[in-house]
Amino acid sequence: MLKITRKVEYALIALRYMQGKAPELVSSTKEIATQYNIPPEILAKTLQHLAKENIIEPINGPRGGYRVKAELGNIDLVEFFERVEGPLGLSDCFYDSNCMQIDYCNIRTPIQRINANMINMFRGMTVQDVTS
Amino acid sequence: MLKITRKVEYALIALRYMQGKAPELVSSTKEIATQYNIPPEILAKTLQHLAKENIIEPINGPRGGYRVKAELGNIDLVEFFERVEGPLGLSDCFYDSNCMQIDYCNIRTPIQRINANMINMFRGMTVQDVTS
DNA sequence: ATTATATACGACAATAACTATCGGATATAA
DNA sequence: TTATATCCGATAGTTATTGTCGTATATAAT
Repeated sequence: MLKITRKVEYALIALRYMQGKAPELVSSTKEIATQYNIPPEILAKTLQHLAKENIIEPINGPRGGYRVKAELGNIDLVEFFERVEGPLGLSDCFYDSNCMQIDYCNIRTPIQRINANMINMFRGMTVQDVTS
Repeated sequence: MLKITRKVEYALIALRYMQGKAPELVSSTKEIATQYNIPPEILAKTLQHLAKENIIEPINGPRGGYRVKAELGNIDLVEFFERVEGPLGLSDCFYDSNCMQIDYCNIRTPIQRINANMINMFRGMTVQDVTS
């Protein structure tokens, strides 16, 4: 439990890799996948997702690839996680309320406190902190 | 991602329920399961696990059940999560190193930083904070 | 223009993690 | 002796995650 997903990991690995190059240079899916032993198709989807989110910029065609587009120091980890994986929460009951326990649940409020602490903690770090 | 498991939720719900009673009174699995709409067999296992961990005390036989045994204010959430669900970490690579990426991974160190922050945050709260 | 190489993207399959169920054993109060 | 409770391993179902496949589109290079 409390794990981040591979998708998020792959996204961070790719971003860090791209940041290690001069800003105008592009990195292709295959290049990154080979370098880090990541299944190319999955990484491809992840990068397409990041592109749709305007975090990286796609360059089509041969010699194409992606470049970092967004200012990574302006994206905190909560925002990043949510843009990559959707809403964040220790428990689903915060954004999806069809839980059998919801009417009786006696820990909803305390869990919310923990959740707030966690969110707070991730708000204190940016993508840049991870990729540099 | 970053979810806690039902087992942890059920454990916390049960502990909070027990703490709502006078300390000498016992609570049975069925009683708690009915109250909170939890599958009895799962809750049973969860409580057996807590008993093995000496967090609650089992009372056998009819009119039996469980009582809180440990001082919940002395158990921080990292310890609790680990005693209920095993080792904690954003990524498995911290305690299980057979990851394809491990030799090339460029985000291991930064993820470790995030992880440390998370652990730190959970160390700052006890089970008591959740169950009272 | 054609070709080779890259991204774009939906549908599907496999795997793993989590959640739940079942069956039968032991303990003990009434 | 009986009823009610914990104990516990084995197994099944479900969901979320992870990975694969096939095809379409864009574009640089020849």
